[in-house]
Amino acid sequence: MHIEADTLFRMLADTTRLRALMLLQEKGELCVCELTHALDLSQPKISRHLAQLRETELLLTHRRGQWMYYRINPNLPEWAQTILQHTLTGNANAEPFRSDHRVLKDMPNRPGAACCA
Amino acid sequence: MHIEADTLFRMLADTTRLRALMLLQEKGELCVCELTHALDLSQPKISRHLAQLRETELLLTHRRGQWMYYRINPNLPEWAQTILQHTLTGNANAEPFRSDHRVLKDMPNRPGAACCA
DNA sequence: CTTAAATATATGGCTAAACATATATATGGT
DNA sequence: ACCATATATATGTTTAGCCATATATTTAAG
Repeated sequence: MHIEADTLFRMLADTTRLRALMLLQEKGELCVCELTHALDLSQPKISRHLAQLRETELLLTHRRGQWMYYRINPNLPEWAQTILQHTLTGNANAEPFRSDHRVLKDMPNRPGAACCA
Repeated sequence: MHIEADTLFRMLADTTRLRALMLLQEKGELCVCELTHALDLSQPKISRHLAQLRETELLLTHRRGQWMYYRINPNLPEWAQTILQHTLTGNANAEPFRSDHRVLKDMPNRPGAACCA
């Protein structure tokens, strides 16, 4: 798989997309409602940014029941994966990433793991 | 020194700035006329982008004679330096970075090392 | 030594394009 | 019918780009 450096950085340059990517880098896979809750933003706003990340192939999706799950494309070139990982480790304790993580953890009625054993 | 992840990626998201940064990451230090030549873009365009990189503290400058030299700020946080280095190694052989490097190498009347022993 | 021309770089003002956001609405699964 | 998600349209803001011009340094001439 291939991605232009420009494209990657353009996607990372928006706060909303970056916050979503950092959560996904940490958690592996999340549905739209989890991201909407964690980032505390409107659903259309989240959905629109996720669409961009999907169109540029940074994210892959699959449906599970009524929920649409997003995850980071595991076929990104190695340098791109490295960048995502270093961005996370270098900023996980800074705002807003730190609180995003906490808010997600405390989300009530979380689909998936939360309900069924 | 501190830089927001957003800010770093916003600076990297423009082709002109990214090309300039990749040359600087490789060469250490370049003056405006070298960058203008290597990227084959108008001088005001280069100068404007360099100003942004200077204002966000990604680049430092100093004057040597009539030339203004730019270099990557060595006090960037480690994760940011890592990102620059991996972006370079992951893309140095891709266009336009490859030709930028060649065009710079073949620049005639290059200031600095070129003339005086 | 002063003035003038040349080179290097920066910036102000403007226009056009790109981008993010909000509201409203559509689609698709249960 | 209800919930989760996606998209269309309209709008406001940001940003890049161009041209002309301003500043700074060096070189050359008188």
